Amino acid sequence: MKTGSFFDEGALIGVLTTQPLDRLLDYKAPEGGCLAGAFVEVPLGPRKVLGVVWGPGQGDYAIARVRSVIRVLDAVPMREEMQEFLTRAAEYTLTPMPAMLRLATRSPGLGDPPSMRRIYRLGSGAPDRETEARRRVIATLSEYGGLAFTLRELAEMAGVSASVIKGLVKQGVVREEDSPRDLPYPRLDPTLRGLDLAEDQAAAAETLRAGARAQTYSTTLLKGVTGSGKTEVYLEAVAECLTQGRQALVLLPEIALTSEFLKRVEARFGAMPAEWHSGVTMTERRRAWRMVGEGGAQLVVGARSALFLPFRDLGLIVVDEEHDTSYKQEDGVLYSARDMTVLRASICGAQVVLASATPSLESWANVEAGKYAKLDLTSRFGAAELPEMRAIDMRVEDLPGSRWISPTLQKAVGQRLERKEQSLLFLNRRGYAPVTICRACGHQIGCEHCDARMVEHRFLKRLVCHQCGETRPMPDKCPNCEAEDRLAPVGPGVERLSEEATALFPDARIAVLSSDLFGSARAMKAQIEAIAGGQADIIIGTQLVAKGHNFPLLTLVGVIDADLGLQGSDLRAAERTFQLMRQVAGRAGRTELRGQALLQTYQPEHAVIRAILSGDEEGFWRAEAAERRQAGVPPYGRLAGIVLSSPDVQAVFDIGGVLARNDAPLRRIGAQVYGPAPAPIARIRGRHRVRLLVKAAKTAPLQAALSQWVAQVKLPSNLRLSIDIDPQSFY
DNA sequence: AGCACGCCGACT
DNA sequence: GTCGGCGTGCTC
Repeated sequence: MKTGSFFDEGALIGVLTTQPLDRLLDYKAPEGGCLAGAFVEVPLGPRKVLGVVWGPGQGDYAIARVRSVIRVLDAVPMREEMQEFLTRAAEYTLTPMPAMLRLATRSPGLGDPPSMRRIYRLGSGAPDRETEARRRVIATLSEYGGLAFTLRELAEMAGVSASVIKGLVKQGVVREEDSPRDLPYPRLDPTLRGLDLAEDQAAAAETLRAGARAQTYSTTLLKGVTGSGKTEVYLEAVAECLTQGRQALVLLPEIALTSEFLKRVEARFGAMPAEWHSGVTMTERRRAWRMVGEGGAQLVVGARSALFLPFRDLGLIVVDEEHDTSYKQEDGVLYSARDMTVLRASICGAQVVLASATPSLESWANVEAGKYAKLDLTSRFGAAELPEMRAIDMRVEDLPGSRWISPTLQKAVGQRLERKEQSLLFLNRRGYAPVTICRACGHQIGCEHCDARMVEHRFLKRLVCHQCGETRPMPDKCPNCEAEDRLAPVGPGVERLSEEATALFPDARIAVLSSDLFGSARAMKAQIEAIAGGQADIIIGTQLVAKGHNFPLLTLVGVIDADLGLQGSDLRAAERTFQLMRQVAGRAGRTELRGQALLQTYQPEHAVIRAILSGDEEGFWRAEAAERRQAGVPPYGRLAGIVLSSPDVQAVFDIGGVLARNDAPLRRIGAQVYGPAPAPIARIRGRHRVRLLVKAAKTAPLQAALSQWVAQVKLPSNLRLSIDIDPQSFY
């Protein structure tokens, strides 16, 4: 492996810091010199900041004013390929380099000296006086052979106080040692036998294994319906990658899915991999970051930010549920983890596996264009079949305005209850009711800081703004006209749906799965496991349930409002609805029990609904692709969203107007600008928001043109401009 | 990002 | 006369 060049003490070096400065700063290499890529602490004004030695200094700063690096941090220097990855990701997403570096240095205690802890093991000799407590300590240590423990662990195991152990240390009977806190992860054994694979699975697995052996970049779309054994197949690619001595990374869209996945890894490889997401403790994150860099972690399972871990030799990246929208980071640095995965892999010569039952149109188009390979898994694992899918035409159902479970759906749920099978009612709306209206004056309760309506959460007895998180107690009179007892909920949320289900099925056990109802990832996991184990008859859930959880007793899925995702100006609305409905429908009947999916809709003739029902996926994708190609939008054209935000309404519209008029840099590349228009949510946290949309041909040098374009205007200090390349949501 | 510098309004 | 508002600029 290529190592960075060395800079002797006093040599001029260029350092990239995590401070938002748009260029490298010159420093002198410290005593003892340093390597290119070294993580360093440098003086900046009165402060000490984190940086990386990026290369030789520029020499454009008065040499007398150049200061010295304070110290080199105890971490493996950043590899050249990571520098290249960050640089190219920054160019693509128009993100300043310091922000990119912050993503790559998200390790607690990065600058700390090697962290040690005291451990205790058996020494030699016998104690001066043999007491019962002392005997237990010695017995415990002997029992575990040469193993060592922390003071706390040992005291607990032997059932004695810490002072007993300290007493034995004084006599040399127990030895006290320092050992590094961050230990390598247990070795994974890729030679253990995996599950038996069906014929098409085995063939797909062998193709992926060959890809891993090649040790070069490639991307494969692994497509298979829910339950077709995608995980088993890509675990074979992981096995081959580990056999080659390289590291692997599996990205999952949802933290709640990791524990189930970890169990499968343990079953396949005999040990647990490293874990990386927001729910992991600081200590464990530090260990993971360091071990990934030192090679003490072979496999990492994590969220999108794991892509910025300092892998030593990354050979495989799996993006599971690649179509999932949570792979697009929507605040701070705006990047698509799926696209950045492909970039990173192409730089370090790694294989990419994009797994999904319902691939994104982007990936589908890349397969068509010959950029990605494609593997199809058709047979369902075990005896299960795809569910029977049917629409419920809500125009002919007899249903009062304040109820959402149609008689047809009610009957189907009733049958499942009799057969002791589970039903899932899917509604992608959190809370009790999305709108609260005053029946006296017509006022709708909105958030004070955002142009969004407050959502009633009856469970919390509060109104919540889903934009900024602001909450307030449920008022008993209208804040506008002061009329009492005239506030009424309008529209359904999962909480309200659960109320209706309770009224219809008083004897059923009903569980609500909504991300806001859990205090922790642990609580959510426990609830999901309880449901999978049969401790609920009716599950009422939001988006959360579409993300790959396995409920073996589930045989009916009722989609309360299949039209929700069809409206709106979002160009991906149809695609999202299609994916979501397929995923939800795929929950039903994953095991021997044949499942049924019922979609409540007011537009049974809609092309998307028909495509879902007919199961004609190819047809849907072709129609959707034709429309996008015609409109020149992704994946056949490129978009960039520009959002201006400021507390000053006038300022955002003024600057937006100036940008729209001075579009010469965009016209030069044949791009068009639309707007400025109020962003779909025109005010968030007291900041007014205006949006411009830029549309360009697929091959146009969009980033360069955008940089020139926005550089024309001088922005007031309280106005923020953010550029979102390939926006997913249009907020 | 911080932090100093500096240029204008209201105060012991 | 000064205390302090936060706009502007600098940090190797």
